[in-house]
Amino acid sequence: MNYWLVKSEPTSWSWDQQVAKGAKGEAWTGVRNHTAKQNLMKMKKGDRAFFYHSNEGKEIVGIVEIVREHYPDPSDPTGKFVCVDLKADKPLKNPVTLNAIKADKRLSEMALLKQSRLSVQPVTADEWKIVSRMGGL
DNA sequence: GCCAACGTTGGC
DNA sequence: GCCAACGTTGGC
Repeated sequence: MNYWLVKSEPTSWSWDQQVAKGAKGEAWTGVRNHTAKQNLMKMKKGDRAFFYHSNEGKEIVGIVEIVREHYPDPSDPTGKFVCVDLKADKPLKNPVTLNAIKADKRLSEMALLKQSRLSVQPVTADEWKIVSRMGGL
């Protein structure tokens, strides 16, 4: 199983909206960046991803599960980009803020810090464990 | 194919 | 609101 991190501005798509979609999940569309696309294409059904609120909050608020692997993004008229379906798995008891991640030396290599603009990022198994623990899971 | 101009993202 | 990072566009 691989681990990921997806980012969204809560004003356009929030964790609460994701939760409201329930077990069926929702398409994660709108990725228009090739690096992010590569990551979407590596996602497998059953993989988990942190759900990060950028801009407002700047914290990891929950965990989502990939329920459908990549397929053409219906919101992309050129047909070049892909999306996956994600469903909310569980919320973090304590959201993990960007500041908390920066403060932990073990997390200094996270893509979130190194490539802050990348909207779909890989997370290592170690990073996953550390952040999950910080989040109270 | 290079590179300057420009737009967008996202932290501060 | 500013600015750094970085991707994209378009002229040459």
